[in-house]
Amino acid sequence: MKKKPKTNLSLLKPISAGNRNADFFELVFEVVRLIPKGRVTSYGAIAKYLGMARSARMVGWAMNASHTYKKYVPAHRVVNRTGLLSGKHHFARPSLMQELLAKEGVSVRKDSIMEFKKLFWDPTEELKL
DNA sequence: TGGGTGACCATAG
DNA sequence: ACTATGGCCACCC
Repeated sequence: MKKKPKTNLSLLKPISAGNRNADFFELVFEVVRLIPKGRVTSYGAIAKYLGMARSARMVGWAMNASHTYKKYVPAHRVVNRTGLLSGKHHFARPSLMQELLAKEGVSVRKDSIMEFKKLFWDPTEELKL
């Protein structure tokens, strides 16, 4: 994280405007919105569910833009595959991510989620098509 | 046009 | 258990 990301609203242009990202980003946001309170998932799990198993980084990018989405996106429920709060520095305050999780009954120690395996919510399992 | 950089992950050794 | 590596692909110089 070296540069301050410039707001890039073009990411969220409607699909009708021909923005390639809008559909993917929006899909990501909608999946994240389905994560129940008190549960967590990973970037990779979301990517896999959306059929882009090897594009987990793009999910991270989507999270980066999630605060500009018109609907609420609980980005704090998405961590990396080890349960580490790798995205905490992208919140308003670094401590916010942990605070939001704590409010939902998810305990965090040393930036990593306790009982991660137990709380893990896999969209591929939970959202059978 | 091209290269560097990620809120990542699977695999290999 | 640990590090290294390659793939991914949108974004930004």
